[in-house]
Amino acid sequence: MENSELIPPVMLMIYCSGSVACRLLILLYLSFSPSGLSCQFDLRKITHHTAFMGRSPCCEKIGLKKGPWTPEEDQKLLAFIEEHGHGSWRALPAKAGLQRCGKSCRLRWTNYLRPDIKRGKFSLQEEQTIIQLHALLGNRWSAIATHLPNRTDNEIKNYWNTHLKKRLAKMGIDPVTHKSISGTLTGTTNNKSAKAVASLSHMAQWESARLEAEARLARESKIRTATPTPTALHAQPTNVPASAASPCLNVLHAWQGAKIDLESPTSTLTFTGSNSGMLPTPRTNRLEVSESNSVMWHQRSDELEGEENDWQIFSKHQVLELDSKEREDDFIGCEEPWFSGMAGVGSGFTGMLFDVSNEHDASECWGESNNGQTEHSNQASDEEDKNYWNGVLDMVNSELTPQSPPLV
DNA sequence: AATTTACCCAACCGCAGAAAA
DNA sequence: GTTTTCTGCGGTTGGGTAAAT
Repeated sequence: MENSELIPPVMLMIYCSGSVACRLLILLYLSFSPSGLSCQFDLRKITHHTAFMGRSPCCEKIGLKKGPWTPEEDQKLLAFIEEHGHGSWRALPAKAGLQRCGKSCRLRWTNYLRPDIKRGKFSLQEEQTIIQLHALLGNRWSAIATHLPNRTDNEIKNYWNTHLKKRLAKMGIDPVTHKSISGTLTGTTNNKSAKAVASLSHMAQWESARLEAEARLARESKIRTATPTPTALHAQPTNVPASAASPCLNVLHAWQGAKIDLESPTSTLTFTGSNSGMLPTPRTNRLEVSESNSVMWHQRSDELEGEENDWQIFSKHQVLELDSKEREDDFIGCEEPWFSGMAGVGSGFTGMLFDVSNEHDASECWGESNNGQTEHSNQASDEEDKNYWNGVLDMVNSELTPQSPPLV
């Protein structure tokens, strides 16, 4: 039964849009009215769990249309936004003459009508990026979308759920952990892999933080930007984050064998090496991977004075040398919540970073201090890691279109 | 040709966090 | 400081369509 059939429309309107005091008065009135009980029940349905706190669901307002958009509605929305900008989504439907809730309008615009949206088949590059980013970030579709210019998070999410996830599963790879379902990768995860996973987890965290900061900056930038003119709307889409211009995630450059320098509003990650350039000392926290394969966490300490003391190495010059068991334990035992969460990042990425791209063995990269037997199993594991990613890439390549030649 | 099944994707739902009142 | 509103995000649904029987 519709709410409007039980509750006087005026009262319903006041209830839906009114303050807490109004709602209390109305409920008080209803408690003494003949049909008070059923009315109260329906009002509870309207306001659901947010009866006296938070907002009421916008789409449950009476008379608003739901479901697929018609071309006429699209045209109205498009025309209005092109002329005025979207402004307040809540107020937009009335101004644009649409019988929709603001939320529905926003979704239609961001996922479909926006002029900068790229539609159609995903390229190989895009597929690879999605897989890699998903291993790093999980189901954070908006963060992933940040690095796939002109693709919406909804589209990426759909593509993952309907294509990529199934393909990985078919290959025997858990699409959640990006590890082999049979456990071969997991089961043979050796120290090196664990260490590398740990460092990559750290990288992921910084990248994640950077993405969030970028998204925040983009939002702030949008807010500062004046309502777009019709021409400006197309020239500079309002919903494209600043980072969307970057063609590839920085951490992916690492996987692709490049020297990287992740600059983050909150942190930086620097790979030092013979080819690395001299960079100004960052004023924020940073992670450094040195030529000796040590990972060092430099934490900004405001208590310290002077340029030379600007950095406090984590835990009193604690160097997280990855071939040291104790250091590894310190690293793995990191209490930061994100760390345990990211522990599922597959060791396959180690192969991506150190085997596949750099074309040399992980043991060479991380140093080797184990006995021969362990080394043998480590090599076998490394080989599996390599096979994993080769498999992923082969899989993707096997579905290539003529327009998109394989990258590997 | 008709029916069933599987798949795809646009749209909705509910929650969380930030901002505003 | 509290309440309310707005926006963004991720999970889920259901209608349309293609493929299989």
